[in-house]
Amino acid sequence: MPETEPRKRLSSDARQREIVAAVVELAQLHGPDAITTQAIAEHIGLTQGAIFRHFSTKEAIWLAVFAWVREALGTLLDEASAGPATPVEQLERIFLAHTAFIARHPGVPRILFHELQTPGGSPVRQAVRAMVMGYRQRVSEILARGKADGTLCASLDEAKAAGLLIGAVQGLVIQSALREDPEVLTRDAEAVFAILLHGFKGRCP
Amino acid sequence: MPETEPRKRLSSDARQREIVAAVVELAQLHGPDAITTQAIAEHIGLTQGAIFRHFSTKEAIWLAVFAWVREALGTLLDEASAGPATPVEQLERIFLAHTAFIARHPGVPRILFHELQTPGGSPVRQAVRAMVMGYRQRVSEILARGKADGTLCASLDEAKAAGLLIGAVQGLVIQSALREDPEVLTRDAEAVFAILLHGFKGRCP
DNA sequence: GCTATAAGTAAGTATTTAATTACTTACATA
DNA sequence: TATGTAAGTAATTAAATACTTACTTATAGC
Repeated sequence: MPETEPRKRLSSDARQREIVAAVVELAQLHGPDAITTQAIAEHIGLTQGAIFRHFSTKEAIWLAVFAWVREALGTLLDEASAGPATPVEQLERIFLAHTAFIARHPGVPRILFHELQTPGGSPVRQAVRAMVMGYRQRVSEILARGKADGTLCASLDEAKAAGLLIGAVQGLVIQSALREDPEVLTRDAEAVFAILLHGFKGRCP
Repeated sequence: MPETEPRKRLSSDARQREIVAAVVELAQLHGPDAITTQAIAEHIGLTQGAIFRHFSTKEAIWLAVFAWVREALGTLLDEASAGPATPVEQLERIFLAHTAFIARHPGVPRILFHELQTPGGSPVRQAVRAMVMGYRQRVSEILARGKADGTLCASLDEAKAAGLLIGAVQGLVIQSALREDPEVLTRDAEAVFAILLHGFKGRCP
């Protein structure tokens, strides 16, 4: 039994990261509402009460989880839009990096969307809202640069196109959920982006 | 107080429909996990125990809800694909009808996606899975007819394109959730479809 | 090595949830 | 008009949940 190992004590900082990671991992096997403090504790081999040594409330856990997602998506966007690449190249790299990230963490879109569904102004929802809107904004700006340099259609509505790109990711998420196969995301991402990109380029006067 | 009205007795059949409608209505104000039997009962003016006169279990309620959604989406597809319309016209009508339906029932994609997230083979999940896959299949067939008559690109992958179309709807759902405005769906649907359609047509040899 | 701090435990609490129970009563129909 | 069926009620139950508390003890810093 590997459970006989004496529980190691970690600093609260390290434990917090472990808890966040546990939530992300649990989210890919069980739905978000099944992520109880009890389940988290079991997953990392602690008692349920220990969780509250590191987060004063469960809402604080969710906030930490979404802060982690925000940071991960942020660096993802930074890396993809770095260097002397054309807007279209940047878009493709963002799309592929985004889908690859989700393929590695299938629980992320679940908890994200789950929180986005709940109406009202809870702090958690505000955080998710800000994150998604920030993402869309950055994609919009790249699209605008693509319009400026003539690669993309001048009459393209950046906001709607950015929303469509996010929707395309969600479409892949749905497909991979239907087939219970996370690899769908990485396998189909390129082809889907090609269809999408052609739509962005088209219908110029 | 309108609550003084003496509770009318309804046939179990009528009550079941009322319960399903209550769930759909509740889903657009509160998240799916807030739809308790207590909340349902309060919404239609019954006691909580009365719910179980008409559904033996809560899972049975969800199954009935998704049966209702499946039927609604089915007739929607039937109407949109009826008559002597071209495949592209059918696609547009389906897309617009689908988004209009969601704008009228904003809770539907929430509970749908919510259930799709939960892995495992629960009967509810099976039902949702079958519904979405059936929808995608029908869209795929229309896309295939569009390829056959030369309107759409011959090298278009129907399955991926159908998934992208579903994703486009989800993109609009996300946008409307972000702005807390169901009208986004009907307002932006046409423009988004135009971008999408051009992507379907493009890149022919 | 000693000790104070804080990580971890075990056993609680209050609340919420789906489901059940014993009882009541509206209503169709024979 | 009498009666059986089934819709509805009010109270209750068992399980689960987030959170608390009194305690134990590992461990970092002196």
